Amino acid sequence: MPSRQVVAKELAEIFGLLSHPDRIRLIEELRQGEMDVSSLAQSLGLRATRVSQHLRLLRTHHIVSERREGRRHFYHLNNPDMASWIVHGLTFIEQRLAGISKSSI
Amino acid sequence: MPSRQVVAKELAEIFGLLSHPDRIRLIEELRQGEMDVSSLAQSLGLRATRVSQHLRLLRTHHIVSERREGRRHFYHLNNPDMASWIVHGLTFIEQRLAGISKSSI
DNA sequence: TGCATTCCTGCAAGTATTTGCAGATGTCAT
DNA sequence: ATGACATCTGCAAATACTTGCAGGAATGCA
Repeated sequence: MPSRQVVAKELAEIFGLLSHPDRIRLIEELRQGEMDVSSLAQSLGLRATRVSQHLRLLRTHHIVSERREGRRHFYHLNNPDMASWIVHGLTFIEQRLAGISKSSI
Repeated sequence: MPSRQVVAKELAEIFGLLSHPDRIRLIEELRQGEMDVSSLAQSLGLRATRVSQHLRLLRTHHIVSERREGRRHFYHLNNPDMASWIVHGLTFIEQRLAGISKSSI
């Protein structure tokens, strides 16, 4: 079967994971290194439950991994290059935010 | 207000647009240049209505633009760099498809 | 003008995502 | 063992996305 479709579907799933502001900010935070749930929650101004739910999603899709230390669960990115790529995407947004207001882009 | 949140939300919207296999394949097709709806439909094996609906979404979010010539509507990417960036994302998927099967990534 | 072609839009049903809450699990200190 | 803490999971309601279909607008040709 057309593997191009398979890859597109797979990539679409990844994009789906990234299509939530909380999760984008989580990944941005984790770029700086490992963090536990409540630190992430505080840093983003969200409740721990919600952060945990997002992390569960990212975990089951192998975007992040967990390490337990006592009662804390620390998370880190599996693929820092992917995070850099995401951050690179921010440049397009900045262009759009800057550009759409004055011209049409 | 925290502009980091605004940018994250904006980026999340872009990711949302990209989180559909049909739309990823449309963008891939359009990388090669301008195409009309029925050519795109044939090339992807979809009905023109569906292609048109996806293009409407991409159009309203300024990812593509339209040019009419007779009864044909031609579409092209507004920002080819963004398309390259998307294609760059494919490399992560390929790593994942290759890697998850043998190890965990 | 009448008719086929090409594409667009609105609508409705089915499906998926998001969110908070309530309860469960595992850890640590007393 | 009891209680406080950090986090997880399952559930249900609200919300959003997807899809096909029916009908509409613009174009071109006889």
